Amino acid sequence: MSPPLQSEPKVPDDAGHRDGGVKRASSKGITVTMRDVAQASGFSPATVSIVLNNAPLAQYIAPATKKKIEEAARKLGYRPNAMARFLRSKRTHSVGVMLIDITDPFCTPILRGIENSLYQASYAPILADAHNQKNRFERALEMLLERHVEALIVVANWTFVDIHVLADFNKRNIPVATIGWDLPGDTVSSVMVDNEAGGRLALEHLHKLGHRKIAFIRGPRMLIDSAPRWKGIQKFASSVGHEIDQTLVTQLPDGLDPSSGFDGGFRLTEELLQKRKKFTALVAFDDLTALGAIRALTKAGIKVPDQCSVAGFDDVALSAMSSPSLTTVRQPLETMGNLAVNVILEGITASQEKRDWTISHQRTSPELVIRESTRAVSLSSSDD
Amino acid sequence: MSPPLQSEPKVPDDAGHRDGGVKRASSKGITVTMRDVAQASGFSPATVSIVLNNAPLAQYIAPATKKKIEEAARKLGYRPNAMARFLRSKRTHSVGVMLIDITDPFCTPILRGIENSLYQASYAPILADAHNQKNRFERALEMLLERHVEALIVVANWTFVDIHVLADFNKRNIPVATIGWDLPGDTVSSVMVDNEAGGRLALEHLHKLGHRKIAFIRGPRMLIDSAPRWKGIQKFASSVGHEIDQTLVTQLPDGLDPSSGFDGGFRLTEELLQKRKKFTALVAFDDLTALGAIRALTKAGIKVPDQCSVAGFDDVALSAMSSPSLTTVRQPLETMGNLAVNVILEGITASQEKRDWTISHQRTSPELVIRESTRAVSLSSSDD
DNA sequence: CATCGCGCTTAAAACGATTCAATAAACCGA
DNA sequence: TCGGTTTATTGAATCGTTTTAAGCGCGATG
Repeated sequence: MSPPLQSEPKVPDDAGHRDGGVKRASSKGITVTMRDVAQASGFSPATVSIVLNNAPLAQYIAPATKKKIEEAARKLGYRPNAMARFLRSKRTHSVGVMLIDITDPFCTPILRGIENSLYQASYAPILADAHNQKNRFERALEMLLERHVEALIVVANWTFVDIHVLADFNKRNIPVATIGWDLPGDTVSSVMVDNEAGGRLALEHLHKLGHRKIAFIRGPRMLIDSAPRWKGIQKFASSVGHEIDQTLVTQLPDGLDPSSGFDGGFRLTEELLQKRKKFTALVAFDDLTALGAIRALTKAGIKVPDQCSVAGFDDVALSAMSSPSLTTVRQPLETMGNLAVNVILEGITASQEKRDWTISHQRTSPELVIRESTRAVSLSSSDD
Repeated sequence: MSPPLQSEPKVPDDAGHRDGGVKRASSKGITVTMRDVAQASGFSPATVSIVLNNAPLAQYIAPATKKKIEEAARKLGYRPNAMARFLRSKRTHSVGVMLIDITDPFCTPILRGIENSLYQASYAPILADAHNQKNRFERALEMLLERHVEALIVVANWTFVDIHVLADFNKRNIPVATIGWDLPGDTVSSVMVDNEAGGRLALEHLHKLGHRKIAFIRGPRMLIDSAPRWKGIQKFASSVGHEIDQTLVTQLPDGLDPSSGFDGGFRLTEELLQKRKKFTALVAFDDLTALGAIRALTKAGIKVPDQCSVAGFDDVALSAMSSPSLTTVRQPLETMGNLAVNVILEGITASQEKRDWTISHQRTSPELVIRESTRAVSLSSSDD
């Protein structure tokens, strides 16, 4: 069984091909397989595989052979079939990226960071969006398992999520990293900002500006970020002897919608104003909350920052573009995406070499970004 | 006894097992193959395949058999290996989603729409971000081809992109749809908003509010949206006898960065103000441009909307949250994502049945969203 | 002279599914 | 009893790779 030469693989590279509005497979010969390359170059598929992958055995292959094979591959426009390759080698070179809610502006920079790092490492991201729903989360996980992703990254910013379901991944020895979320116990790796330091930065900034009557909108109870941010605030307050006025402290309700922070910020601020509370500055849980607060203040005729300073947290894209632009505590979101990829990449190679890998908990440093929404306390209302 | 994701047959969940920071494959027997199911149920792999896929032949399979096989599959926690399946059936059930620049807030809702529709149809999105760079665009396309995506969606909002490289997809009979971009000639399907109608809506709104001295910031020349929006504006103007003051018309420079609209809007507005131009309203090319303009106006002490109304285009997420919130022409972005998926899905089934498929050009209707940044012209400055 | 090593290449067995042609059993009318 | 359907199941080929162990020709070694 050795036909002289393949009959099909003539790909006519004439470009002057006009198809007005309809497409049609030009033929089946369009798929160039490794065998074609083998035949064209006069070597066996095995050799072709070894050369093209630069496998260990390639060191024994004669340079002339390599050249011929590479040439043939190029000429035929050979493109390896990822599925076939994966089937044999068990390596899909893809990573599941699960977003709890893609709608959150928080996600976008993270996603870019993830995509970028994965791209550098020649991994492809398979995207899934849980829409904040547990069943979608689980079904998507299922899908990712079927596709044999080599790792999983969960961007779990604003969420509940019973990450118990991640157990299956551990069981299958698939590295998992979460961003913006953490689990008690060393079950999965995580990347988060140092929320406590962030909380501290926010209050420190306002305190330095001379603000003493400061209102707070704390994050929802179920959010993991809420507590440490508040803790950072409290610690700083007591360190400088600042007494937090509890009547100026409010808290966002638990809500699934990421943009609920905006509404919450708006409503809580309105309530404070209605109660005739006096404050010269407000620390919001995150940027959207801050924007909501600003909206309420503006609506009440209070100018930001002239009469009241507002600080946010996160530094999402809109913060720089709102008027006034928002002073905020920046999370290095894109970097966090990169970090998560590093973590799972390390996990993948470890798992490849049948080593154990360590669960790591990265904490990135927040950074104060001073913009227009805060300024030194005005004389008229500085002290009571 | 029915955990969310069916658990392993007999992994003892001994709780006394503390893995302080390390994971380990519990064994190799973890992969349940179809043969395992066959063996467990007492039938052949062929039958198992037929039953589990509900293939045509399944109509001949005895109900009892089906039940046994399904039971066995469930009990073993069988999960089909997507790669193996794809290798044989030639169907990857994945779609390439190429973003020219994920950073653009324009992308997010589209992405959600795409993901959602794909999810419904049991397709997985493989994500790629071109970072506005041609070489990345091409390399990513290459990657998608290797992975044998069944279709491609390109979200090409703010871009140049020589979509010539899409030719390979056509050659391989892979349906392609673009969102926010269109190519001359019927080479690829596209989904876009009706920009002309949108332009009309914007001006009509301001005109109705009594504005007559209106400034315009047109979109960059190379952007496909720019011309039709402007055309819509012009058409409406002439239809009501409104004379556009050319000295109030500016244009954004060609820039790659999606957020360059903000800077551009800011700068151009500042220039207008420096030239002491009088206008009571401003129509910006898009929302970011509008926010930039508002920033400039605010900085110059001009209140929006009291002294100057501003209208945007797109209705990206921040528009509702800025202060003042932005009156804008809404693009149904999420819907556009859905539409694109419909288009390529139709293409896929056609290609499956070896039929030709038609290249379609969907045009969605824009919608005026009236918020706080526009209001009736004030008496003081209505007429010159 | 047999044996070995060396340098280069390949045959053939996986990988885990799908699919088609083939078979076996059961039923049915003549 | 026999051919002919219909029902129910399966053997074996196949998809396009990777990988392991082996093959081959040949000069060197013992």
